Amino acid sequence: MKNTIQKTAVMNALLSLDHPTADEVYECVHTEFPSISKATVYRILNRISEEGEILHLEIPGGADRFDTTLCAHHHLKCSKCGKVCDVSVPELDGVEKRILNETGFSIGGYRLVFSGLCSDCVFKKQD
Amino acid sequence: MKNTIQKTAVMNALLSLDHPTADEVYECVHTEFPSISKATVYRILNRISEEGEILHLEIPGGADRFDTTLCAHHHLKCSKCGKVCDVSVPELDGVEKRILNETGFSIGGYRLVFSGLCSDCVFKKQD
DNA sequence: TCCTAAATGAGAACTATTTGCAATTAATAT
DNA sequence: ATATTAATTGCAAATAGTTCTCATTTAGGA
Repeated sequence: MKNTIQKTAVMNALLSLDHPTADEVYECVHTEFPSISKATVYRILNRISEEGEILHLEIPGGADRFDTTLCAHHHLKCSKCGKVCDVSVPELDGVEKRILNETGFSIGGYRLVFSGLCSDCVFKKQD
Repeated sequence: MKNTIQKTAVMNALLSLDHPTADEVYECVHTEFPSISKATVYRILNRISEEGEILHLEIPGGADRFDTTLCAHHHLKCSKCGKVCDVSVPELDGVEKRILNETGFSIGGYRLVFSGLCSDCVFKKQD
């Protein structure tokens, strides 16, 4: 993979943002590097997530997000403020094996997203 | 909610299909009821899933699907043939409480999708 | 320095879904 | 049975997110 200015800029943006969408990455990079194309941002995000440098999260009801934390974890999405946080779920350790035995389905990975209210929004829970 | 011909047709299609996408429902209804509009299919699916009559599943990397099975369960998606199956994951019972205690995040629901190869595709695993 | 495959920019294309609006219709009140 | 009215529909256009096409540029090796 070639080491372009664009790729470096995207990497830096990823490190400065928290679970950004592709568009948020684009906006961030775009302020310092106005000539970058949105297609390039998408291409770089796809390339580096395929290579395992970042995680590509598909959050229900919204744009995909990207995560620089690589160790196994899952996500909490606040349905009020939209914030996404990491959470680990050790309860699921070994669930792949159990399901393989019971159903014959060979699991490569899984995606778990909790939705609800974050601790900030629980308090001010007006509608 | 009014009881229209279109709603009945969508309901019947849902019962005859397995985890269909909105488009699959549309195709199915459309053969017997050519004048139905795709917007109507989407509207009916949204309405009845909001009322809890069916589940609205957001499967990573593809169109949303709808499920007439209402009891708590999760999904296996075969990344080769695209088939979606139900699976129950009792390991997660009570996880909401644990996360509330540890993080203050009040969980309303969660979505768990496993991806991998179904038992059929595991055998014929050419690339 | 030259070469070539990889990467880029711009915008069109695409997929899935939602929306605006005028016309239709089911359910209710008369 | 009929009028009323709010819900529903069909259509087409709009939107959101993402991918693709293709001509041009560029990084990194020979």
